[in-house]
Amino acid sequence: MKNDLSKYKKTAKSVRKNQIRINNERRILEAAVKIFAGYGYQGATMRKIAEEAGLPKANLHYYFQTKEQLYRQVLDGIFKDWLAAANTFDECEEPVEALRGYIETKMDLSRKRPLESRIWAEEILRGAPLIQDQLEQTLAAWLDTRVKRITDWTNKGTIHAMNPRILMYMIWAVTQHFADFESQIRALNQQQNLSDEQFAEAKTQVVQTILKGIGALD
Amino acid sequence: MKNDLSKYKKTAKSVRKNQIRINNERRILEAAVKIFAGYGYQGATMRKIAEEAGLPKANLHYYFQTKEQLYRQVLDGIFKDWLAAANTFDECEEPVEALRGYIETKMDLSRKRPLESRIWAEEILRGAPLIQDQLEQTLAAWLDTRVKRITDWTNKGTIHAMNPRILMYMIWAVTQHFADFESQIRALNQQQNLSDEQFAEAKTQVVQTILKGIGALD
DNA sequence: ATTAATCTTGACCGTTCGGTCAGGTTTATT
DNA sequence: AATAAACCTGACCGAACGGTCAAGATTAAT
Repeated sequence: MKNDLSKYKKTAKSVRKNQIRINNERRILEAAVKIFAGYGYQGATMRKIAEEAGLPKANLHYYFQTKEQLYRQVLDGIFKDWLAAANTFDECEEPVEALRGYIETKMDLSRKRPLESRIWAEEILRGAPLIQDQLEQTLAAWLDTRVKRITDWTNKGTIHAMNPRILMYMIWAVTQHFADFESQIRALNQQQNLSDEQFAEAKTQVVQTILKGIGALD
Repeated sequence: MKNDLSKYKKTAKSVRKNQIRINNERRILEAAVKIFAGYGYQGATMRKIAEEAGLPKANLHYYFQTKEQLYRQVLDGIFKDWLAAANTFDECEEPVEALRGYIETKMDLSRKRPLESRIWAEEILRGAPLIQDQLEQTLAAWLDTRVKRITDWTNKGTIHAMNPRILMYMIWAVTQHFADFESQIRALNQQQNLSDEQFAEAKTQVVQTILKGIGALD
């Protein structure tokens, strides 16, 4: 009962009343992203998240009943970003612009929000125990519509014949690699994270390689 | 003292004496691979590994003093496979054969030993706390020599100008994706793992896309 | 046959985990 | 001012964790 939100929908003032709740939930979620990304689901503890958020542990359980519920909300946020990244893909007519836009957006996401990418990766790595349904429903449908667009291009001969799904897997793999394997890349780059210039170079090369690879560029 | 192996090197019989030890260590390591891959380092427990191996938990600690030591040995085995996969790369003179061989070998490794790939991925994801030294020393040196070979090819114009390191990252990303994100791919493939035919198709397409992408093929 | 080394294992230990709860404090409503 | 709703939190709990150990069983060496 203590987390029943229905009561907030009755008055105008309740909108402001939420402010404490909204604020604390955001603080906790931000802390949770850091800790889940840094330690994994099992390695993350409610105590660590509470310390990161600057709140007592019991307070976390006031806003999120269980660790799993907190984790689920983190995953939900990531999933939405994931899908939203496809806007450029959908808006452009031609494969070069559409794919370049999508790849660049995914690369930017890896650069700006690597923690989220790592949480997603770990969830998949563990067999997607909590998001299997979303993968099979939402993501599968999402992928189907993009596959159709790519198939149109291959039929028109704008790009080479190929399996569109495998192309998408390749794009996901490469773009997310720069977030997920950041520590490996750093170890191979004189213990320095990629600079903005290095990352820009990587972005260009990834786009060029894939677009050339599918025959969209000469 | 109980795990001091030096005593085994004295007599011919000691070679056979090890048999119990060798056998049990193998059983434990195989079980450890399965459990570490399925649950992650933190999520894996000595109890689960013991059950998988069919041995009492205390017996694991007889052969491997701590969970971390057991995990380190698992990682060592994976690292050796990783480096060994580069043989074809080194043996071939021309970029098409060398890179095709390397990519195919890495794809086969993902297909045949996905568990090891996932353990590696999780370790990197967590910031490589236990293998940072190996990355900075061994893997960095390994990469340097391959970078030089690729640079030779770009200088000769056999392949387009590019950053060889980023090419290697792309190859690693794509090939390992099929192991690390297996559960996602399955969810997007009617809840079925890729069949041998589908995987062969993926292998071909990955090779073609990358080789075309760098200008090694028309 | 005896001794020594190696292997095996149930029972146990201190620590940390996710989660609970009673009771106090703050904020909103009337 | 009074009441109620929402928020806060130190102290606590049972379970599970990695790891230990003593004592017995098995195997090898003499």
